[in-house]
Amino acid sequence: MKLSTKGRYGLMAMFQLALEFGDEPISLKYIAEKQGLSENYLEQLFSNLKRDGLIQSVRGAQGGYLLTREPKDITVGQVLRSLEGHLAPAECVQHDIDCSKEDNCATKLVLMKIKDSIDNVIDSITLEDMVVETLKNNSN
Amino acid sequence: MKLSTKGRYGLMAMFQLALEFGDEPISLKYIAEKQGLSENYLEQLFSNLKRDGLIQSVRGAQGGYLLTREPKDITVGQVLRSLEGHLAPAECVQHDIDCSKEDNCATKLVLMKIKDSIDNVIDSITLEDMVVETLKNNSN
DNA sequence: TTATACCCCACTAATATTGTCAACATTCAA
DNA sequence: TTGAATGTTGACAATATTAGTGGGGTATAA
Ligand code: FES
Ligand code: FES
Repeated sequence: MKLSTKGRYGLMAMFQLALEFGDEPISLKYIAEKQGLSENYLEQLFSNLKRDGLIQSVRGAQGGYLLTREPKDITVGQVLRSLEGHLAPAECVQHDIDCSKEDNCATKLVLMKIKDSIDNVIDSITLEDMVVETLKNNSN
Repeated sequence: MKLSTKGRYGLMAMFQLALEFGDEPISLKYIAEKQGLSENYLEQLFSNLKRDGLIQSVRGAQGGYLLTREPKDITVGQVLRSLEGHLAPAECVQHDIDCSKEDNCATKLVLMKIKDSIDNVIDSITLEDMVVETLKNNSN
């Protein structure tokens, strides 16, 4: 029941983009150093995020990545789903597969409640929320 | 972000024990057939559940397993934690490790909210709830 | 005494995770 | 114009985890 590094690293990187949100593209190298992550690995994650329209890229020297919209308009859920796929605790919840032989699986009902609860949390937090809360904590 | 088969199968098996809760021990073989699971695999899961005092065993012929208390006094959370360990989306949330170099990791705040939300759901559902809900659905 | 169960441990095949690496395309700035 | 900086893509590999299988025990009811 762990979130993989894809989700965690990707979210950390997106947080950095939100923190320095503006007109200047930010290079992968900078983000990787700032957050202590592998640049090559982040590349893969950013390709997903770009495919899903959360970031845009600027090629060439002084290039880098930018959020496609304001941090307040990007949710943690959008980021995590782009990186991890749907955040369901089992296949049967995500699609409509039956993983058990049971016609009416009791476990599935529980899993669906877990999924709903996770969705509810991640869809209600935006990148801006993360930035605000972090700045608040750091100023203490 | 998937629950492993340990958690799913184990919960299905515990549900079966709850469904047939009484004085008679229920054999692994019966549960395995009923739910379409591997008997040998279930053995491993049951050893965890027993270690954590959720079930007791009766050896010998006509033996099997029994819940140690009523279904209403066993939560899904207790079952899943026995099988999967703590249900945290990352190490740093479970213990007090820092997985990032950041002093004040923004992602960690999000992960903690996810964990709290999951805990909240699984600790509020008992095996009895699962039984009641399933019987209700099946009677339709 | 024998069939039926739980008990325990070792082992493995398949899959997913977590990256690394190399070759290439595009753009900016000197 | 040229080279350095940067994104793009796809292949590859080490490691860890998952999802079991199998076998040799022990206890007990019939
Ligand atoms: S149908 Fe997926 S756990 Fe039951
Ligand atoms: S400290 Fe664990 S994700 Fe940041």
